[in-house]
Amino acid sequence: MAGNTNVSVSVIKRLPRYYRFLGELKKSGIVRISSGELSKRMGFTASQIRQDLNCFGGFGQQGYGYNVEQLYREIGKILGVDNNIKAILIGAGNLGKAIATHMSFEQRGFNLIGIFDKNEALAGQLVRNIPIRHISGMYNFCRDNSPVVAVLCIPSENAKDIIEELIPLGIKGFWNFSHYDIANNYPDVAVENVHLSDSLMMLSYRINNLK
Amino acid sequence: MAGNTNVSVSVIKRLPRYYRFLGELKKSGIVRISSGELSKRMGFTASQIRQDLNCFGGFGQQGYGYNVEQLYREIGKILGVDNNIKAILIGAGNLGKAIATHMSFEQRGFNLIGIFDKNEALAGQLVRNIPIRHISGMYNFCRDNSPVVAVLCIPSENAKDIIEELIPLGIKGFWNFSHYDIANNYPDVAVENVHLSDSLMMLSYRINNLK
DNA sequence: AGTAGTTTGTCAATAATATAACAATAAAAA
DNA sequence: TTTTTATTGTTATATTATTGACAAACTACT
Repeated sequence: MAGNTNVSVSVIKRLPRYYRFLGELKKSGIVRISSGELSKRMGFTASQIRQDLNCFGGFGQQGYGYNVEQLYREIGKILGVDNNIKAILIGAGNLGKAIATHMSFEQRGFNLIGIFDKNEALAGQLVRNIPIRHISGMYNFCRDNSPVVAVLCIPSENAKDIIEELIPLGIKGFWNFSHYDIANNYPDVAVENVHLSDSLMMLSYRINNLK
Repeated sequence: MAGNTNVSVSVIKRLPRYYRFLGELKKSGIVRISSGELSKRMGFTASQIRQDLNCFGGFGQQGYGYNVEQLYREIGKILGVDNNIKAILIGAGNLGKAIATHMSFEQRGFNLIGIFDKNEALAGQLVRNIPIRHISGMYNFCRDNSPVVAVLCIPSENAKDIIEELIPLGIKGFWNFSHYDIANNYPDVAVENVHLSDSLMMLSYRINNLK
């Protein structure tokens, strides 16, 4: 049964992983795959895989399994990898520059069109062929170019103000690397908090608690 | 009731967030806090907060609440922020360098002692005052310095080999930024996969599905 | 000291998520 | 063509996580 309403967060979190594995299968020339075989390779149960995929449509066929190419395309469509969402990045420090350079924005449905920093000294410097602009030009830039997503690589002190400046300018999504927790009480705004420090602390916890 | 056995992953994931909020409360001079007040600030239910904290010990007091300073210290201890776990970083590209420079390893219980890359041209370059070494020196370096954690900022193609070289050298934890999924079938090894691309794709999904 | 008001720790109830089971159906083999 | 085998979609069950409820216990006030 198709229809992507009310899909739980747990399912959505697994989608990129399916996409990644299917991409690899495709690359290695595998044409069809069963939920059982996928289960072995990915470490999810076959039951879960079938149930996950069925949230979006009956992509498989009894007695055959799933067509790798088709399933890859379908999940890509669900994840919107063919979109071309305009994005800006705020904060061109070490992390900001690395994210700008390192991420394959285009392959994930995004188009990075502007980079901003409060440090005037950085202005004009090119990152991924995009000039860093002083933050004071952000307002006009957004008005003129209508980006939809902002990548935040800024100190947490500045986060709240930047967010509340950007939302009225039409930003609908934040990819947040700052330590600030973006409350999800802004209507119609999507947020992905990355919180690298949290991840590092969890690793610390796990190492301390190895059997 | 104390004892940190069988604490669920869901709880552990929230610990760094508690730690972060308590740090802010401490900074702003707040001495005590109730689960109800924390609930309002963090967006978890008071019941969940009390239950989470009780996995590790009865840190609160009826009629009073929790002492901010004490709770901060306790959670820090649980997360091991006062440890000094020796870590190496493999892959000094954009992302690797940024992670090395940007992260407060010491504040999270780690001590970054070595950086490696397969690119000979980078050898000798200083990042955070640590010289980049050629990957060929990794074996001896590990034997001599016994790092416990490896931060992987390498392409997925190289991941499996590096991991299987490092485990016999005594690496007990991986902070993995590569696209490779580290299977958790290595006994006594802790893994934190970051998967930035997955996070970006989830943002894409969410933007496409805003009401 | 006694009492009223808080707030925890914990148990019970509910909700969410994952797994197992299986009939329906298609592919492959006989 | 018929039978066997494979594998899905889907319902039922089990497990895990979250929320609600409340007695016990402490604080703070009178």
